[in-house]
Formats: sequence, C-alpha cells, structure tokens
Amino acid sequence: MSEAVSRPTLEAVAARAGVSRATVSRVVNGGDGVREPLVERVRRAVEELGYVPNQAARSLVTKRHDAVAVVIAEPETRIFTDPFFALQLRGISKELTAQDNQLVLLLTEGRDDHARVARYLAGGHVDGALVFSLHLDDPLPGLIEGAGVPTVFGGRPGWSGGSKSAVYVDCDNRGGAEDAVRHLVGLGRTRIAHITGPLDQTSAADRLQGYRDVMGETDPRLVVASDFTPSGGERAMGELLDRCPDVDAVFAANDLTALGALRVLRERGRRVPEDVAVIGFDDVLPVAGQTEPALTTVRQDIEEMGRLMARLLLSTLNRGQSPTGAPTGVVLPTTLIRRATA
Amino acid sequence: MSEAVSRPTLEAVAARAGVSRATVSRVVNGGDGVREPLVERVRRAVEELGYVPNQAARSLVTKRHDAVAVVIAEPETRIFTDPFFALQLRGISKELTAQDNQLVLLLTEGRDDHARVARYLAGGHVDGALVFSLHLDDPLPGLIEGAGVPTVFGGRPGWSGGSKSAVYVDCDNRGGAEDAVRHLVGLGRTRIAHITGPLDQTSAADRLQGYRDVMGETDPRLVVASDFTPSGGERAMGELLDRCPDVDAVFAANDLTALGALRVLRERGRRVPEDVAVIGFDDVLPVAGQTEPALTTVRQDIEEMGRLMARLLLSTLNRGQSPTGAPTGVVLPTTLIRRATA
DNA sequence: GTGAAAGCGCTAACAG
DNA sequence: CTGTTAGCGCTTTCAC
Repeated sequence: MSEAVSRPTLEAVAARAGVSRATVSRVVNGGDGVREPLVERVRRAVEELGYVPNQAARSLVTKRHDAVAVVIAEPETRIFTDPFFALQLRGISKELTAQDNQLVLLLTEGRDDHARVARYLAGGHVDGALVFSLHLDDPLPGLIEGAGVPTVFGGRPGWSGGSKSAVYVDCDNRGGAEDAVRHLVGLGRTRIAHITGPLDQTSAADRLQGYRDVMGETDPRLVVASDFTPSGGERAMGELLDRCPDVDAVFAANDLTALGALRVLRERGRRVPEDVAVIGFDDVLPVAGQTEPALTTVRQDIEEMGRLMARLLLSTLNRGQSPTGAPTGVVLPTTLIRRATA
Repeated sequence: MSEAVSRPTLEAVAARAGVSRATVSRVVNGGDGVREPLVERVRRAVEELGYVPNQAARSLVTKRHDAVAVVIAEPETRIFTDPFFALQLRGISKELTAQDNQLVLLLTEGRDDHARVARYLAGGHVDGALVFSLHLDDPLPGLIEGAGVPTVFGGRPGWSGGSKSAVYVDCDNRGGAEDAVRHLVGLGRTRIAHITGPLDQTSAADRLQGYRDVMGETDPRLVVASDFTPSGGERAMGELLDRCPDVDAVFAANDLTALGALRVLRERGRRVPEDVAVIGFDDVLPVAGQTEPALTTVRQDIEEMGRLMARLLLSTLNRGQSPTGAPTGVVLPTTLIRRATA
C-alpha cells in the first residue's frame, strides 16, 4: 500500500484545537450543541490538518456506510450497446453524490455471480441496493430479498413468488406503447406491426401489451419477437416484410430495434414514412437523433428514473425502515417525440 | 435502516465453536496455522450462524479496504454514447471481482466534482484508483497525485506538469493508425484524409500522429478535426468533400466518426469502398459490425485493457508500494480488421 | 455545553 | 498451535 503518511485522527484535531475528541466529533457531524467560538476553532484545526474522517471507524459504530450498491444483472450484452444503463447510472450517481453516498458497482455476468452478490449485500457493506434485473426468471431478486437489504428495483420486477411489495421505478411502458400505436392509427395506418423486445423482460412485455390494448385482435403475423438489438430488428423486419408485404407501420420495442428495421426497409426499397411509418421507444438520442430519417419515438426520462431510484432508496434509509410497505412502484410518464419516421 | 437483526460477530462464532476469537479470525482469513479438527469446527460454526466478517472493523485495523475507485471524468457525453467505457468497466469489474475487490464508481460531471473526488480518494476509503481522464488540460490527475493514492490511468495521460511516471494502460494508437493508413496506401489510394478526434485527448492526438507518420507532408486540407461522435463525423466528412472532392480514402479517428462519415458519403452518392475507402478505429462491434457496408477498422481489446488496469493496480497494492517507479505504461497492440469498407 | 470513558468487531503481536 | 491482550478511529452515553 501507499505509505499514505497516516492521516490525522480526531485525536490530533482535538489536540490542536485544545478540545476533546467528543467535541471535534460533534463539530464534524454538523456542529449542533457546540458553542460558536469552539466550532470555529475546531473547523480551523480540521482545515489546517487536512483531517478527513475515517469511514471505517465511523461505520463500525454507526452501522451506516453511506454507500449504496448498484447491481446490474444483465447477462446479455445489452449494457454495452445500449446507452440506457449509462444514462441511468448517471442519474443515480448524481443523486447519490448529492446526498454524500458512494456508489458501489456490482456487475454480474451470470448465475455464478449471484451468490457473490447476495453474500456481499448480506454482508452489510452497503446501506441499500439499486437493482436492475429485468428477466422474469432471474433468481437474483429473491436472493436479494433474502439478504434483507433495502432495495429499489429499476424497472418493474417480473419474477414470480417472493414479496409482491417490491419497490421499483419504471416508465409507463404500456401507456407509451399505446400512445405510439394510437399515433400510427391516427396517421391512417391499418397494417400496424410490432417488433417486440425479449418478452422475458417486463418492459418488453408491457410494451407489447400496450400495442394490444390499441390494436385488439389483429393478424398475429404482425407481431414479431426480437431482442432490443439492431440486428434483431433487421431480422424481424425482414421476416415481417416477407410474411406481410402490406405492412404500413411498425412500432419497434426500442430505438435500437427501430434502427435495424429502418435499415432493412431502405434495403428493400420501402420509403419511410411514406410506405411504412416507424416508431421506436426510449429516445436515446445518439440513436434516435441519428437515424435517417430521424426517428419518431417514445421518450422516457432515463436519467430521471435513475435519480428517482436513488432518492427513493435514500429516503427510506433515512426514515429508518426498509422500503417494504412503501409505495410499491413509481411509474414515470412517457411522451411521444415526433420526428420524421411517423 | 433495516433492522438487519444484528449479524453474528466473531465472538459468537468463537463461542459456538468453543475456541477463541483469534482462532476464528485465523480460519476465516485462510486457516493457516490452525489444526484441521479445529478448522472444521470453526467452519461449521460460521456456516450455521451465517457469519460474514464486518468489513468496517477489519479495515479499521488492517487499513485495507479491498476496494478500488474507478474515476470517470468525462464532461462530454461520450461515456453515454460510446460503448467504450462500458466495455472497459466490464474488464475492470471482472478482474476486481476475481481478486475479491469492490468497485466504487465515481462519475464526475465537471470541475465542481473534482474537489469531491480528490477528497474522497485522499480520505483513504479505497486502496487505489483507476482513472479515466483523457483531456490534456484536466486538473484531476494532478489532484489525484496529490491525494497520494496508488493510481493507474486508462489511456496515456496527457497533462503537463506533475510526475512523468504515471502508470497507464493504453492501446497502440499510433501504431494502429499507421497500419490503417498503410493499408489504404496499399490499396492504391492517394488522397487519404483523416478525420481526427478531439485533439486534447491523447488517443486522438496519437492517431493523428500515426497518420502523419505514414503520410508525411500532405495537403493540410485532408485533415479535418472532429470529436469522436457520429454527427461530428458527418460534419467533417461534408467539409472534406467540399474542399477535397477528389478524396479517395478516409481514416476516421473512431468507429462512431466513421459511421457519420459513411452516412454522408452515401448521401453524396459516393460508393464505399469503390470511390472512397473508409477505416475506423476501436472495433466496437455494435457499431462496426452494423454499418453498411461493414466497417474495416482497427481493433483494440478494450475489455482486456480494463482487466489489465485492474491487475496492474492490484499487483502494486499487494506488493505494498505505490506504482511509481514501476513500468510507466503498458501499451496493447492493435489489429486491423478487414471488412467491406477498405 | 463539554469532557471522560466505553465500546463497535476485528486483527496482530505476544505469550504460553 | 492456540489464547490473551491491545488497540484501529470513531460515536455516544453519561457525568460534570
């Protein structure tokens, strides 16, 4: 280790300020109940010595860590291709920072890592957890519940069993999808297709549900399963054109999917939006703003969702209780952003 | 906080196993120097009680935290559009996990955050830091140096002043660029342009240098500054076509830039690679594999760079010294990936 | 209001 | 080999 010239302790500050450790501690932690002149003196001593509290020592007695784990359980490569997580992380980071909490990042690559994560959380290293685990069959949420750590989920958790009172933050996937499809209908389109996301994820399932809400019973061939990736979108769009050449609109489950669909439409000589209108979901700018033509899409405020998750968790932590019993889910609204493709 | 039914302590395990705390501690930390029957008994007690060591207490005495900070100082939105950081994070995460270290993520939004990060690092909350700060004028590296925390940089640091012995991991930007341009020359191209990245970042500067190495003195109009983004690539390509209509090859500073360039080339009716050959840099698959035609590019193993950074840091930590004096930089090789654009 | 003293849970000498 | 004994640096009663 670095011989980090052992940093000054409370003791040192106390000596310098000519007070007791207890007083310094009080000042450092807000200064309530200490008279002004002393506060000032201690502050100066802290300043001069460059004193920084030892978090380990503090945690040992307070049992708080001012740290929150962010668990991203995405075996797929989606984390690395979709700016979604990055944006949400930013929101989380901002909020945690604002409230002086640290962000411990736990990336899991697969089942093997679950035990590790569970152990870590149960180990009481952090005060709470923010968990992204969007697969229906994911055992992680259950494990986490077992760890007894206050947790807020990103996205409506879809696992079966376990408590039904998980706290989560999500956007209105279903409503957003409804808006999109309604818009397409309003444009006079009649053969409106949907390219889904991976249906074992609630966001994808909810968007499909929104599509169905508006379309009612339709030609089942108009719904093609895909996976939130551009190449998946290509594949699905190709299939779609093969079996329903008369399709005149596509609601893609996310922007990346729409990107792939657009590519195939161009290849096959369909004009967008004249021949086929296209709408995406997410409004991830580097994608939606860059397509040709610019993508009409459903915007969700991803960064805000991150902030909200953090805020929710911290507020329950400060309230001194686990989130259970609190509002079960917070669902943020979406807005349709009209650009050129629909 | 959650009333996490106060977890069992060493004391409790010791009582249950009928040994002393010290013995339990030894077993928990590897079990050297404890006779088999006792080890077994302690193990069982640990198991039965679900004992997990209290990291705060441990840190307090060992002065180790088994935690590493990852500082991403990117005021730009690049983190959120380029899979680069995500991949590197994955590499880092894997290596840290493998060596039982935690990853504390520090995202900075601008100068205001610098002080906070410096304070955190100086506070001795982590054993070391992995820092991404690629701007020439960034004050952060200096601050970090001041904090006295062992640090490994991602990418060759370019700040002036301060120690010249910073440890870093980078890819061979210059050599990779040379390969790319040489390939273009080998294709018989003579009007080879370069769209640069932001030149206040060493990676961009080094790639430009590689271009110059091969091209020597060229028409200065063939070099256009840009910013590693698709829209920047579009802008630059447009400019390039305007002032050098006879351009027959483009080496783009990264894949995202190439993406924008390809878009403009298509718009302007230039065939790729027949009229204009294009090469990118990075080989970020979701980009390079998805362009049309598929992008020829210079691959760097981003995830491996992340792993290496972590490995380097941990090894110096274990060696009980700060990295200073160790090899100054580790430069990974690049390879040209031939696809369809050149 | 301020100080003295008692630990938080653990590791690391040091004895035995 | 195993147990005993000091603390690590901090917060927090409890007296004064």
